[in-house]
Amino acid sequence: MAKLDFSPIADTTRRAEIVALLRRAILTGQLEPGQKLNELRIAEQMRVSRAPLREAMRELVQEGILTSIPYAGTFVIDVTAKDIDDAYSLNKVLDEFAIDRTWKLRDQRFFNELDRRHEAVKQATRALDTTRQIETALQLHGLIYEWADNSVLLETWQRLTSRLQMYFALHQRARNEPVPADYVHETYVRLLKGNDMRAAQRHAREHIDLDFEELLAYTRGLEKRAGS
Amino acid sequence: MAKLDFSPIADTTRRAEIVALLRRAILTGQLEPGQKLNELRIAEQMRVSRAPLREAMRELVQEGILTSIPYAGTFVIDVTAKDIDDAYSLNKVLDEFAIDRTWKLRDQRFFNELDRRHEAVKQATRALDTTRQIETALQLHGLIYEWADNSVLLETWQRLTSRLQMYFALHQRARNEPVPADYVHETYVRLLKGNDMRAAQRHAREHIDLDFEELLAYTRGLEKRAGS
DNA sequence: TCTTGTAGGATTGTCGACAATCTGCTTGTC
DNA sequence: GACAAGCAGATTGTCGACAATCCTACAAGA
Repeated sequence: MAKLDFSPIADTTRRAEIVALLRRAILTGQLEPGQKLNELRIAEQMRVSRAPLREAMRELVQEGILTSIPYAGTFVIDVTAKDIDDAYSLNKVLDEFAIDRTWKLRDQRFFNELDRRHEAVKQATRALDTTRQIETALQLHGLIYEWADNSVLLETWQRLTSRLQMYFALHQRARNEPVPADYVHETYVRLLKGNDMRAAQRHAREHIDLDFEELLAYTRGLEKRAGS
Repeated sequence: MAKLDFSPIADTTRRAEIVALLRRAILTGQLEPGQKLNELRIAEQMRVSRAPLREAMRELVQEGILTSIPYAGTFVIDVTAKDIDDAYSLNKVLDEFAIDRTWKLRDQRFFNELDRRHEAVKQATRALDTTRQIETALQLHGLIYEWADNSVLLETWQRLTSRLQMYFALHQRARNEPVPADYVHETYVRLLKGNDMRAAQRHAREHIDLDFEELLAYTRGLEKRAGS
C-alpha cells in the first residue's frame, strides 16, 4: 500500500470557526484595540447563538488578545508601548533558546521549509499584501519554534505571535505603506543555514530590535493621542 | 482624608468560581491526568448549569491543563516525561531572564515579600501540608516574575506554574512522603538578597535541575506502567 | 449647585431543552 | 464464528428565553 499522510480533518464545531473568525478580525486590526464586542450583535451577524460565541470569546481572553470584565463586556486588549516592549524583550530570550534547541535538529526538511516560508514572504511582499506579509514573516520566524521540539516553548511562542501580529497590523494600518524588510530575512535565512549558531542568535536579536524601534515609535504616538 | 487603598472586589460570576474549583481539583491531583470531565455530572454536583461550566472549561483548555476533543469530551492533560522536560528547560531560561529584569528593581518591599513567602513555605513544611508546601514554594519562586515588571513574562510564568504545580502534586501523591527541600530555598533567598546576580541565576538553574531529576524519575515510572 | 435616589433600557450571565454526534451493543447475514 | 448494518443510550454542541447586573438620564432634596 502506498504510504499516505492524511492531515486531520477540520474542526467542525461552530465554536472553532468563530474563534478563527474573531482572531483574524482582531489580528488584522478590523477590530480595534479597546473596542467592545457586543455579543448579541456579533451573534446575529454570524448567525449563531450566543453560547458558542461566548465560549469562543473565553478562549481568546485566555489567549491574551481579549479582556473580559464581568457584567461590563469583553474588549479587544489595549496596546501600550510597555506591552510591546515586554513582548519583544521576552521574544529575544525565547529566540535565543529556540535557535539553541533547533540547531542540532536542522536537516534537509528544515532547510526546505525555511526556503518555502521565505519564498512566501517574498511573494506577499511583491504582491503588496501587507496583511499576508506580516503573517508569512511571523510564520518564517516561527519555524525555529516548531523545530525546537519543545511543546511548551511552542505554545508560548504562539501566544506571543498573536500579539506581535496585532502590533504589526496596527503599525501597518497607521503607516499605510508597504514595508521592504526583505534583505533582513535574507540574512536571517542564510545564518540559520550556516554553521555559526551564535551569529544566528545575535542576528535574531538585532533583527528584532530593528522592527521593534519602528513599532515603539508608532505606539508612543498612539499614547500621546490617547492622553490628549 | 486618610489615604486608603481598596483592592478590587472579587469576581462574582459562577464561571470564575467554577474555574477556581476545577483548577484546584486538577492541580492538587484530585482529578487525575487523562481523566474525562463529564459535564452533566460536574454541573449537577456544583449545582450550576452547563453553560458557565463549559465556559470555565474552555478557559482551562487555553490555560493548558485541560484538552478538548470535539464531540468526545474534555480531559485532564496527560503528563509525559517530555512535557516535564520541556517545561523545565524553558523555566530555566525564563528564570535567568526574570532575575536579570528584577535585579535592579529589588528594594526593601521586595526583600520583605521574599521573607514573607519564604516563611510561608517553612510553615507549610513544618505542618506537613504537602499541597500547601508546593503552592507556597511556587509562590516564593514566582516573586521574581511578579517583580520583573514584564506582563507577558508574568503571564507565561503563570501558565508554566499551573503545569509545574500539577507535576509536583502528582509526584507527591506517588511518593506520599514530605519533601525536606528547605535549605535549598534558604540559599535561593540569600542569593536573591546578595550582590552577585550571576550566582543567583546559576543557583536557580541548579536548584531547578535538582527537583527536575526527581520528577523525571517518577514520570518515567509512570510511562512504564502505562505502556505495560 | 451638588449629591442622592430611582426608573428605564441595554447588555451580560445563566438556565433548561433540543439537535448533532459518538459509542457500544444487538442483530442479521455470509 | 466473523463482520457489517443499524439501533438505543449517553454525551457534547447549540439554541432561545429568562434573570442579574450595569449604565444613563432624570428628578428630588439638602
